[in-house]
Order: sequence, then structure tokens, then C-alpha cells
Amino acid sequence: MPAPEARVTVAVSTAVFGVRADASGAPRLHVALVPRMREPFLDRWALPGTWLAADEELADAAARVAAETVPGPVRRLEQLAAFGAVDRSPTGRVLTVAHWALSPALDDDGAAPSYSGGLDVAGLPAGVHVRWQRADAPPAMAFDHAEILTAAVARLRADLPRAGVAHALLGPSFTLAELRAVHEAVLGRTLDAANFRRATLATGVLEETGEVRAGTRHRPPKLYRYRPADGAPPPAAPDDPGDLS
Amino acid sequence: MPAPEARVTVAVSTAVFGVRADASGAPRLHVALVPRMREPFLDRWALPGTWLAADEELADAAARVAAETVPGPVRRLEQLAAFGAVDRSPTGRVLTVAHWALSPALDDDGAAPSYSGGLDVAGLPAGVHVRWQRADAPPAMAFDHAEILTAAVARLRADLPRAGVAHALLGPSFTLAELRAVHEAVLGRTLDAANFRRATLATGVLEETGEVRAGTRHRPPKLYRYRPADGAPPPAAPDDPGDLS
DNA sequence: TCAAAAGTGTTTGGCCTACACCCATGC
DNA sequence: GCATGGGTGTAGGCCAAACACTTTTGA
Repeated sequence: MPAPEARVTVAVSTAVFGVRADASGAPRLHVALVPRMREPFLDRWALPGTWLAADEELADAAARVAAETVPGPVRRLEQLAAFGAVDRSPTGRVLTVAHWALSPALDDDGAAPSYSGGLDVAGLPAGVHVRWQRADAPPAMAFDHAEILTAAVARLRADLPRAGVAHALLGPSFTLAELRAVHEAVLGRTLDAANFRRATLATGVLEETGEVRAGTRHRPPKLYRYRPADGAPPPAAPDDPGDLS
Repeated sequence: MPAPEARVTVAVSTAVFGVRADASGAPRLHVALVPRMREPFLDRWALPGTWLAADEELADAAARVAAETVPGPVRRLEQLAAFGAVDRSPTGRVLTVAHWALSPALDDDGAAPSYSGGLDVAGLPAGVHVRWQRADAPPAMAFDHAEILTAAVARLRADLPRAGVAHALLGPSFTLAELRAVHEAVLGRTLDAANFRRATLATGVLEETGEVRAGTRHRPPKLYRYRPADGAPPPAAPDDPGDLS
């Protein structure tokens, strides 16, 4: 058995997903990536990350990374897995605990900001440009981050049916078509609108706001919101306690 | 951003599951636990683990732990998650990458060894007694290992429908009743024998060996084996390549 | 002959899918 | 009016649960 002195450096990375409009205006699943500022892999795209401080919780570090990278709130932060292949970094043994999180569309009308021109974000070194990149067709990435991203997308898709996951990608109120567009963007395929409506309403997690979305050139759709959890205290606990406890 | 010198010790633990007969002879899901040999948590039960060597792959370390702990082959080793709460060890920051693995019943007749009397295993310090403990009612455990075990059981149950998971808990040939008993032990509930038979055979992954299990006091059941993967190269890759890569 | 478990057949109901169809609005 | 997407109805298929029933053995 090796001694505990055989040290391994621990990093934390977060794949922040958001549904944003692509060049043609269609909503697509994107992930927030940053260019590497130093060797190795200078200028390659990477998941935002940080070293883990000795007194910092994994989830806190992952949340900090997300908050420093992506404007606006970040929701549903969860751990993905540990990636620790011996040769995954050319500069020495690094174990990365990967997380994933969701960034809601800030606007409430489906015309989400795309950030596709690059965006300086406060708290990062000058010149760092966070960009939303297509999650299903990412650019060449540093280290094994492409592998991590693939796993994160698979996990997001598998978790999509869970209550609140799609919600975390939307604003407080939304039409069923917008909710369906989120599902379609995450899954990468179209869904039957009629059946999606029935299945979603049958779960009972939605309620009508009483308002409709105006300004369309067709029948105005109703707006919905997620029904607040019954009696559950709103504060704390962004994680689902039932899964990893 | 903290410096990489803020070191964190990395450990690897493996929850090895097996279906073994309990005191009444009924097959139950068990997990291999070892008693702590030193403080902290002296004499409490723990998942077998090791420190991660700087040049050792995570999966290799987890497999080594399992092989040194449980007699017989170990199958389907997969990573569960990283557990890294700051205060999870009273002796300093330790991040544990937990894995789970499966130990088949060595016998081919359903009367699996129970090891319930404790068993000295070669390669461990004298006095170490590996014991199969009930996975759904484990004893008091060291550190946060109860939490890890709960997550591992949940993952095993979720993965049970995947091809080969139940197989990894059985010998090379088995009756449908034995295969069903494995499913029932893992899930902790009974299944309808008729429907289980139909559903399992319909998948096409089983084939009859042509033999029957003799010595029962009823009609002798047919023996089955898993159909070998068509043309797939048998070597390497214990993981499912379609999932994480 | 009986008990016990293997193994088969059949019914039922739920859910998912596809798709026809009507509704309400902007232009 | 007409195009467009919102929203409803409905028939068919698949699948899983339930359970009655037959078969084959050891005792």
C-alpha cells in the first residue's frame, strides 16, 4: 500500500450548460468554455476549473468556478465523476473532480443572449473570453476535457426527466413550447408537441400563471411556472439530497 | 484561485457486492467490509481502500483493493463518485474516489459461500477479517462510508437492467430462478417469475446450455449461459465504451 | 398421489406515438 | 381570408403486471 505522501494534485472543473440560440436563431444546448491562458494546451478550449483548496468543499469550489465564469445565476450543481488518468496532464498527476451545472436563459421571452461574440467576465484575468460553444460539436479541447464534456452531456440527458432540470434552464415563467424547445435542445431531437404537452401537464408540477405570451403572430400561448414545492423550505440545499446524500 | 500546493490526500475505496445466502439461506445482497485496524474509527467497519499512488490509475487501485480483499474474481469495476467533504476524516483532508464492483457466487449451484464466520485473506495484515455484510442493513461504519455505501447500492440497482450486471454476480451457468433470485436480492423485492422469464428470454442475451440442474426435489430447471458477444474482441475494456467516452 | 417449482397462455390496463383536427391570433 | 403555431381528441401498438393453468420431477 503506497504511503499517503504520494501526493496527487486535485482540481475541480464545472461544465455549465445553457440553452442559447445558435446563428440561425434555433435554441441549442451550449456549454461555457474558456481558452487556456498558458501552457500546456495554450489557446485550446477548456472547461473552467480551479485548484481545490485544502479547506474548500468540492461543491463550493465547483460553484465558485461557475459563478466566476458565467454571468447570472447557476443552478443544480452536481458532481459528475473524478477523472484521474495518470497521463491526462503533461505537467504532473492531476485528479479533476468534474461537475455540471445549469445556467438559465436570462430573458423571459425565449430570445436568450448568445454571447457568441465573446464576453469579458469580471474576476477573470484580462483577455479571458468565456464563450458558449455547441455542446454536441465542441471545438478541440485541452487535456481530456472532451471526454469529460461527453460524459456531462450524457448525464444531463439522462437526468432531464427529473423534476426541475429543465426548469433550471428557463426563466421563472415560460410557455410549453419553450419548455419543449429546451427538451429538444438537450436531447438533440424533436418531440411531438401534443404528447409533450400531455405528459408534462400530467405530472402536475406546472401551474398556469394566468398570463399569455403576447407579440407572437399566432394564437397567444399560456404561460406556466413550476409549482412551488409543498411546504418545503426554500433556503439552502441546491443539491438534490436524495441522490448522493 | 488557490495554489496547487494546497494539497489534498487522495484515497480509493471499492464497494464489492455479492449475492450470498443469509442465515436463513435466502440470497441477499451483501457487501465486503473490513474492520478498521487503527484510529480513527478503530474497529468500526469500513469499505476496503488504499491511498492512491502517484503513478497508479484510479481503476487499477480500485481493482487492487478489491482483489486483495475478496477471494475469487471481481467484475464490472466502475467508478461511483468522489467524496471529499472537508471534515469527513478527523485526521486531515482526504478525498476518496469510490468505486463499486461485483463478486460472482463461486459455486455453480446457488449455495454460495457465506464467509459469515470471518475469513483471513492473504495479503492483508494478520487479524483482518473480511466479512460479507448485508448491504441494505450495514453495521455502523467509519467516516462517511455509510453514505458511500448507500450511493453505491442505489447505483447498482439503477444499473441492474444493463446487460451483464446480473451475470457478473453469477457463475457461468445458472437457472432462470437463480438469475431471478439475484435480481430480487439486489432490488430487495420479489418479481413475478413468469414475467421475469419472458422479459429475460426476449432480450436474446441468454442461450440454453442443454443441461438441467439435477438434485432438486421438483422438475429440473434448464441451465442457461450468457450468449457471447458477437465477434466483439474479448480483451481489454471492462467498461462500457458507449457511456463515458 | 401430492407438493413444489418449472414453464406457458391469456387477459387487462396503462402508456406512448402518431396524426387528424379545431382554435385564436397577426397580417 | 390565410398562415401559423396553440391546444384537443382519439385510435393503435407495445409492454408490463397479474394470474390461471399445465408439466415434470422427487418424495
